[in-house]
Amino acid sequence: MAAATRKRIPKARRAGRPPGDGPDQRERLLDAALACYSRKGIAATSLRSIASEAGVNPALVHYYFGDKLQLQDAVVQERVMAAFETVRAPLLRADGNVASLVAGFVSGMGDAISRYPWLPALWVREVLCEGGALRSLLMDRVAPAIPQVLATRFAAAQGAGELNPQLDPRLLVVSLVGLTLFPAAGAPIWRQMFQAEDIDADAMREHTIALLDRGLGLP
Amino acid sequence: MAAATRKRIPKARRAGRPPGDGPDQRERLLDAALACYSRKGIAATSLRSIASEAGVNPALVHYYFGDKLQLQDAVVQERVMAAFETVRAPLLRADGNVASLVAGFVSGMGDAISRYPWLPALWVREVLCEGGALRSLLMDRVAPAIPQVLATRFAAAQGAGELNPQLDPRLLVVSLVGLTLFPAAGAPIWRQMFQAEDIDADAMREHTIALLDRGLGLP
Amino acid sequence: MAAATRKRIPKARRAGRPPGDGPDQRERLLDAALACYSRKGIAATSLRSIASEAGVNPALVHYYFGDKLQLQDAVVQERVMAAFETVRAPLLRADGNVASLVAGFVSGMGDAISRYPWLPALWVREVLCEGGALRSLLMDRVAPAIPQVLATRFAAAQGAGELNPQLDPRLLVVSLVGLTLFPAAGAPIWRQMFQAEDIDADAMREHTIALLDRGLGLP
Amino acid sequence: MAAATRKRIPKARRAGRPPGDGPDQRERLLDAALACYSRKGIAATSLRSIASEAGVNPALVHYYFGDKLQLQDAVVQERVMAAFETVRAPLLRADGNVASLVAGFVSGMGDAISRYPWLPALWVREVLCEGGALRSLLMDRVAPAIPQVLATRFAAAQGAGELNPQLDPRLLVVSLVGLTLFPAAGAPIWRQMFQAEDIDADAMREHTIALLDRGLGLP
DNA sequence: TATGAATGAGTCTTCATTCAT
DNA sequence: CATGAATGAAGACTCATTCAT
Repeated sequence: MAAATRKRIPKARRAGRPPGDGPDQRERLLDAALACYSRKGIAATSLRSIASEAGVNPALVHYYFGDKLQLQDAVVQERVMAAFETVRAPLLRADGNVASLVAGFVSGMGDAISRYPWLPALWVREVLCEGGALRSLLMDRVAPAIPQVLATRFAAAQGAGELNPQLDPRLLVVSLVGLTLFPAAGAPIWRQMFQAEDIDADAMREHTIALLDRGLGLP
Repeated sequence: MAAATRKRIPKARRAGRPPGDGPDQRERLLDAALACYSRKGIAATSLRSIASEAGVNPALVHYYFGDKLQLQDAVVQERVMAAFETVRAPLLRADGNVASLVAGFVSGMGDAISRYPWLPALWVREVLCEGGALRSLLMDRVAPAIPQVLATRFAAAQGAGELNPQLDPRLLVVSLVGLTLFPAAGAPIWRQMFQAEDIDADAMREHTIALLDRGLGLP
Repeated sequence: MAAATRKRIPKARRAGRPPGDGPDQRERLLDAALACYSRKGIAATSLRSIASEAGVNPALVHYYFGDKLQLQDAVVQERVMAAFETVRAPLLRADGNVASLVAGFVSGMGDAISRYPWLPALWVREVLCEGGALRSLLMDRVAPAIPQVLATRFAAAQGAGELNPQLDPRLLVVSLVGLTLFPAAGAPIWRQMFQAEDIDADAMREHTIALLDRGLGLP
Repeated sequence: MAAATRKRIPKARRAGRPPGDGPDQRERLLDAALACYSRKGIAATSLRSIASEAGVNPALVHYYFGDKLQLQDAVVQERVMAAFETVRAPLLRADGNVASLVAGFVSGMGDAISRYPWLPALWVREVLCEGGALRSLLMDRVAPAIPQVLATRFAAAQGAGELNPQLDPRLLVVSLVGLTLFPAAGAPIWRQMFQAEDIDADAMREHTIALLDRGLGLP
């Protein structure tokens, strides 16, 4: 397709970017991959589309990463894991009480989302859903570090009478994710649906904290 | 041309299913499509895989639906819309107070999920996420019927002092979806992660209602 | 495609034509085939397009003719041969002199063309051109009956001093065809090109006769 | 997915032609396309057959041209137009009188035909006949340059008494084409029909000029 | 007599991947 | 360091053909 659409100008370098920028090229490809992944899903993303997103030749993707799967692995190692670290870090600093733990999770997740806008869609599609390409990642490397730690602490707190006894401590972790990552993944659609351009990250966080704090507050 | 010369000897009919079962075949194909859609995402689902899921020849899919997009449309018309109806119906019966509205939504969604197991993953991938194939469906046909109605009622209740004033009535709709559809979409992974085969639909519903009722119940 | 586009209404007969009209159906199919053949060429004509041109089910074509090739043979036998007969008949009635022979050919061809509008395009594409599907027809069954007879008579006339000695009697046959069938095959395009809606069959015949009679008539 | 697991062992490069011969390959493909077009007609020519005519993989055709239609366009731009130029050039050089104009056309067409053997069949099938793929080419780019110019000059000459008054100047253009391109398109068949291997391009030209000069020369 | 269902082969096109330069 | 050339496999879709009814 490349050959057919743009006239082949041999030896002339495509404009816009200096030659020989070595490792930056790699970074650019990883970013392009993430953009495509979160836009269309990993399985539906072709190497061609990543290459054209990055403005390079498809063969270059093989040159740097060797393989579709190896590219995916590199994206995980060099980008996705860092994003999870952003969520995990504040949890380590939080002292034992549930309030600060939850607040740490909610704001840590908010930070991660604003720093890595591709995170919610990628997570929802590729980790949460059956058949997602990154499920094993969650189970092997994230779960022990975040959800299981949280669930354990919630269970302990509940045992100490510090948490609504009708909640399931494990499902509470799920609920927390459903109240943070999930709304972020659908942000554009909510905004459009409710004509709610005024809802920003802060408003979301406050709403979530309020809901967790007192529930609906029904009479 | 070669094919014209040697007379084709048709292969013996595949075992397992009687031929000529007419419209049932169509239904089977719709089901197979839904299974594949929710497993791999619409964009990544090939007609081949749908056909092989249904145990038929790929050409038969064209025979019944003509084309990839028309199959997708048929799935939406004849399957997905019915699922949304299951969620909407109890809302119409709910009287004005917020408690029964929320309870109606939570249990209606629970019913829909147990009746249509493909719903959560499909919704999350194809409606929620950017680039999803069914986004316009939500905006055009579901949003006016469910989320916007809910948001309006929540806002009214809040104005009447019947709802936690720190909540955003629009985000509350999002939160409700995040507390119902989202956990369902990831059910297998939660179960595996927490070794929680004991968590069933009832447990989930009770946990969710408890959280919505009083929040975390922190001291 | 059929199944996908028009809603299948089982057992209900498509409108427009009474059922069970037996042999007429066959005739209609032959006509439809000729229409498609002359419009797109035999090789590029699908049985589907013939069926839809005739307003019937593709399977019916097999029912009547068994096979793509057998349909083609039937078209030749039952339609094309008759058209050639229209050209040949006046030649048999023409007396020996060249003038009446040529006039017989020109007007016989004109009659055939106006009676069988598909003839010129079919002949040009499928007989004249390399790779045409009806070449053997011409060589086996038409050539001995028309062109070779003409060439022989022209040669005799030339020997008797009754024909321009610079002509090649065999090529003269070719020229005659080129001055009759060929213009007819392109009639629509000539008319459009020269804005010449006024050129009808009579005008064509007169022009051709005039050219053959005296040539360009240059000073 | 199966394909992903077993490592592909590339087949040894086909013999007969060195790899990486760049733009020559493109030319070869254009030639192969023309050969198939004139042999089977454009609509009935598959990319497969073009590729195998050129001894390459079908995917390479897409690599160079992107698409069936773009290949066809390239053939027209880079081959067919050049052939028409060969016919047009001598007409521009011809002085005003009809004799030299006609002689220029006849010999220019003869040159074009001998240089581009695919021209007659292609023209007859794809320009002349209804449904031909290149009709618009003739109307838009060739007609104004050749046929309409000729018709205008013939009409002027006829007005000046220099042309047989019984001829139609527009049809005369048609007759000229019918006496040159048309016989060439059927050359193989005439030769076979009349056992006339002795008829070459020169003989054809002389016959045609003689016919145009004096007609049949009947007593 | 006629047709809906079904299928294998083929066509166009895209894709991942390799290789020589 | 980078890319143009090339290819096999697979995807969407069409087609001729068969068969049971």
